[in-house]
Amino acid sequence: MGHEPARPAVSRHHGNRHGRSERARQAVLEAADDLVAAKGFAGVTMEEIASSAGVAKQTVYRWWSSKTDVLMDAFLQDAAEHLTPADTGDLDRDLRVHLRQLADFLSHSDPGAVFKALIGHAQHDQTFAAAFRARFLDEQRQRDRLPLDRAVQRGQISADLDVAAELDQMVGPIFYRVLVTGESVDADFTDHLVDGFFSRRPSTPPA
Amino acid sequence: MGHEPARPAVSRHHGNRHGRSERARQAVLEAADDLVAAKGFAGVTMEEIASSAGVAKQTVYRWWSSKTDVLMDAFLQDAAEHLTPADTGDLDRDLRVHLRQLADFLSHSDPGAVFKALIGHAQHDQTFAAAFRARFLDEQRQRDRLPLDRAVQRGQISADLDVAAELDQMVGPIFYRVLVTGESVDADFTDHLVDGFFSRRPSTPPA
Amino acid sequence: MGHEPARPAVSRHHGNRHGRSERARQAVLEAADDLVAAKGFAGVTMEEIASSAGVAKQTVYRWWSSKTDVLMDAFLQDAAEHLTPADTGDLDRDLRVHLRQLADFLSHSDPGAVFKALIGHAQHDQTFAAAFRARFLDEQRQRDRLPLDRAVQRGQISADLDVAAELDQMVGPIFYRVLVTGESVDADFTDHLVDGFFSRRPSTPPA
Amino acid sequence: MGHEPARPAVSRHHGNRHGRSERARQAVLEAADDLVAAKGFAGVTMEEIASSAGVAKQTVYRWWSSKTDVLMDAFLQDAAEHLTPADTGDLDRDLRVHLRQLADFLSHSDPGAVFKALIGHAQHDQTFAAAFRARFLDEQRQRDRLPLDRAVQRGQISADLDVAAELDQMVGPIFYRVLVTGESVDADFTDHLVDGFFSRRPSTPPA
DNA sequence: TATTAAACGAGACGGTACGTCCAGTCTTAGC
DNA sequence: GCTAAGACTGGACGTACCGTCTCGTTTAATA
Repeated sequence: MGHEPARPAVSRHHGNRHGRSERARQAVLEAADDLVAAKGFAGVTMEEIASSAGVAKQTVYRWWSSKTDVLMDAFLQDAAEHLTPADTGDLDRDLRVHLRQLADFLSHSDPGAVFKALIGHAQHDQTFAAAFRARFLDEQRQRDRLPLDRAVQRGQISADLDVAAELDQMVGPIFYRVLVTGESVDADFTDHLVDGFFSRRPSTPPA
Repeated sequence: MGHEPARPAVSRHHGNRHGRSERARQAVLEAADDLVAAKGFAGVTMEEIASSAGVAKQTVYRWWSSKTDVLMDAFLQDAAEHLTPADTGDLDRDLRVHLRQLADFLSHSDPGAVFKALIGHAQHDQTFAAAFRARFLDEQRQRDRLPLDRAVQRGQISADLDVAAELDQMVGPIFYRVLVTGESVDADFTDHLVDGFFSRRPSTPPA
Repeated sequence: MGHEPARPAVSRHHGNRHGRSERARQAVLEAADDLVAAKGFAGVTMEEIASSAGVAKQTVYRWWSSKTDVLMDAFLQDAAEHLTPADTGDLDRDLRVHLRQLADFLSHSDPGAVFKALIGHAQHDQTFAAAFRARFLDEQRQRDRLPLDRAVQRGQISADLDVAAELDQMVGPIFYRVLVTGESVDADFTDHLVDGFFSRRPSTPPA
Repeated sequence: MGHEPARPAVSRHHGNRHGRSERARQAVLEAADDLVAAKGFAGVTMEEIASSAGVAKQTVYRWWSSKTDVLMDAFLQDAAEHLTPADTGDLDRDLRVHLRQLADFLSHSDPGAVFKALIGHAQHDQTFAAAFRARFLDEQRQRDRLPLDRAVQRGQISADLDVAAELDQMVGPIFYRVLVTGESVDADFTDHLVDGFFSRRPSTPPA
């Protein structure tokens, strides 16, 4: 990214009495982003994040407790926007667009790569897993279900639908392919998932 | 575990001209299994695997290149048996049993914990990811589709079924819950997935 | 040795911005001295130096590049004092005392043992040999010739004496016995060397 | 050297019941010589000696106990010839030639380099030092004193001469320069030593 | 205006584990 | 019985990061 490759002419910040340096915070998050994109999760170290950000190691540790903590913050800062489903009033269309967006995010974007790294780390760190769910996954799940919730509100689909279960059946296969099998996830695949959703409730034709 | 806690009376092996020591190989794999169960993935080190196995560190490195390489071997040795679907001739029943088994394996078993750790590691190591797929996931996927393949052969379900896609829609949500949301996966959930499979093809009623 | 066996009450040093820890430096040098005296050159390892000094291995490597580098520093710190010739104004006496001192240092003292080890190492490491000469031997040679230089200045002996060559004929045999033949070097032997020196210039009787 | 870089067409020796393989013995000693000349003492390993000699490591250990043991044997095999003083009946001449030969051997020859390495090792291994003296140095010292002994026998010099002490005063400075100061030792220097010897006994002019 | 305390840079520190290297031992099969 | 081959134990090597700590500087709110 652009990330102001040359530090601004603004005189360097050296701390002050009330509160942290915003400059340092941004520099750390951007360095973390850049590094994980360039060298992958395992290739990033706290020491390099600090030196790339032009910041003392202690400053990183003052505000974040670990590499994954930094990466989670960096991820949160620019991830949500990619994953908010649109609302056109047309459930079928909204679902298809959203699933394609999700698949593309996971498969091809830089923050998607960070996301996979964080999910990976969560597999061997329960504490981190809980934090990641609390700070990102729960919200993301709320966003994912928005199209279905709105369709229920509009009366387009039955109110006694188990929204969470249906959602899992649609997004689950995408995550499965990305995290487990490593196959690419194209529009045919995501559209097929939407087809499956509608075919499970024949009484409510798509529009 | 069984893992013969006391070494057998057989005299110690010190190398010979015709290949590696089977005793050392088993000891390493068992030590790795035990350690990862006891202290989790991150708590295991090559040094401790070696010393627990009563083996020199160099002997571990002679045959495996990294901790994950050892764990993959250890996992392969006792994992496949847990995940082979039965064949009763009844597709509905076979699917339900298999998915419950899969969910239980992932959620509650020791090798399931190792599996999650390995999948986690695969998220930040492309080389390992490829190796893990080649040595385990591809075969597992063959096993997963056995019930459907057999039903096709028996003429129970249409021959033009996209078996891979249907499979992803059934197992995907399970992996999603285990790896991403961390929710428990009970029989209701897996049965619901089977229901969904059949409801997508009304012309072929179960039984 | 003195080596302040109990660490001073001063609180532990953990690094600061103004360079290295003097405490760590001293502890390493003392540990090296003690270990080489206790177990000989070959029995000393960097790891044990570090742990004996209560210091991290990396701290040793930060400031010294090898075991011999540490030992050279340790040797320099307490060696020079043993080898500075006295100045009584009496050449004959000064020479005899100095050669006895040199022989005793090489044969019986702890730093003498370190010296022999370092000279030994210099035989198979040219880089170290050059460093050892630059940091110790050249200066020692200056000290060795002091008695002769002073006698020349006093007019006691001819000004056209080849001081370096005469010196080699006196100290050379001592080093030869210590390093090569391993024989003991007693006062008779060193006195005989001084006799030889004077007998080579009969016109200048020893006072 | 020739050292049969390609193994000869002669069928390889694989052991027999009639004592050790002379072929293996020679190959090991030659490999050791070549390696120490090519890479220095520290760069030689038992493993490389064995593989360079086309011999199993165990075969080396069967006949020699350590690297220095091999090198000592290799050295002994071709060293003595360089260091035997001639006998022309002329003491002055014999001494000058022998000291020059000694200086040249130590300073410039390949076996001289091995010699220095072995003397170096002797500084930190008492056991080896004793062995080296027993197997080489004592004999060499006998050879060194031959010219003086013969001159005594011929009545050229006084019979009550302390031959050993005089010898040390001549060879000592050479070893001192080679082992300690690292200076070159030219003919002027060795001749000066001989001059010193004669000037210490004016009643016995050279020739 | 001077004081003061938080945040900062720099970087040395005690540690842990890494992955490599070599020494020296042992076993087996071939000649 | 000696050999080649090579797997084995054991242990030091030197490196890389970890997370902690100290030092002296910068800064802005307080006094």
